[in-house]
Amino acid sequence: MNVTALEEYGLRCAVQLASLPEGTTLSAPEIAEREGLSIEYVSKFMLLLKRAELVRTVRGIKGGFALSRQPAEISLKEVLDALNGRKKSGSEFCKSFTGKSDACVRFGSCSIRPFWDLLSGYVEEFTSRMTLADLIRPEEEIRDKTRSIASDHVGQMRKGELRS
Amino acid sequence: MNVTALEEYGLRCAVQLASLPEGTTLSAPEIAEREGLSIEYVSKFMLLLKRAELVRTVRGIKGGFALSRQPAEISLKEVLDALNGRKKSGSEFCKSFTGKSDACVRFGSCSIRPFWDLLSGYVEEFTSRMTLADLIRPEEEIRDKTRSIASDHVGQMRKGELRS
DNA sequence: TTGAAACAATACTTTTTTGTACGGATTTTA
DNA sequence: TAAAATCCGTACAAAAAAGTATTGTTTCAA
Repeated sequence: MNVTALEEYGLRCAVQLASLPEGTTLSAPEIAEREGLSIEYVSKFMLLLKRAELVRTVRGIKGGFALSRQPAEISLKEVLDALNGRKKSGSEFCKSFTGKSDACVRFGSCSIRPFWDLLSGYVEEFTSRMTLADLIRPEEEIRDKTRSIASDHVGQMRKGELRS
Repeated sequence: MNVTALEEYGLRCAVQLASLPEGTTLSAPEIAEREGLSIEYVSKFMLLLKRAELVRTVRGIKGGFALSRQPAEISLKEVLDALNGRKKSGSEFCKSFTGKSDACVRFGSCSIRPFWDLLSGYVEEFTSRMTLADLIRPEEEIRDKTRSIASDHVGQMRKGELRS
């Protein structure tokens, strides 16, 4: 379970836009400069974000990019989904097989799928509730939040729901 | 954030071994048959699991594979780590950059890293507590468990730790 | 002892992901 | 109107992941 390059870099670019003053735009060269990426690569991300209608563009000289909505109204899930094209989540794992079989061998009785389902379900839930606005606060602030959430959750698990 | 093919298929093969009667082994051709994978591909996974000492092997005719410990003593994290070689977790994201810069541009003040840290931290926590024994129960049973864990966690998030 | 069936290991091919290059379209400004 | 700076889009190259092929070693059993 890895974070893809598109997710990582694309999210960074989106966060750059989130910290932008209202009404202003940021050009691809500027974003590239700030993030230490090539202009062409940044353009690729921004095109994806634009097609998902998360970003609006201004063409021509003095043009650039801006978020099409308020940072607090854009969830990280929306951003990540836009960058990933279409990630296979939930029960789409069942379509993964190789030549020999026509369908997943485990059809009917599968304990692995619910496991992946929970994990990806959690990721979706979490990224749905986090917004770009959350990512432009100072590091310590967000770190405290995430830490407390994590410990709460671990506490729930320790209560014995899992191992039993 | 995607599940890799190695994780998916390798875990399936490990589960096949987990449901094996004590003292018996399962050969690569047999595993391949049961999972609908090629023998060569299965061999690749098993080699990784063997090198991580999660699996013991018997060579020669009538040989095969078996778990080197009890299913309940092998966490899914161990299995997934063995299959992934070395996945970049936690703050290793900071080492991801391209040509222009020598280090992550965001060094010192980064709100994205804590976000990824929490997410991957959760995944690690969860996969550490799940074992192969959990994956050989009937589907409904594990589904109920995972569902309740997830709802507990969402409840915690709803309490307002995240959005503030 | 010899052949068959299995693991062991590495090399190879194919596919996907990652990242770059380049030509065209749009808008501002001089 | 023309040049400059920008977005737009696709095509291309490089790297990594996925999956296959092959050769060698071990063990059992006839």
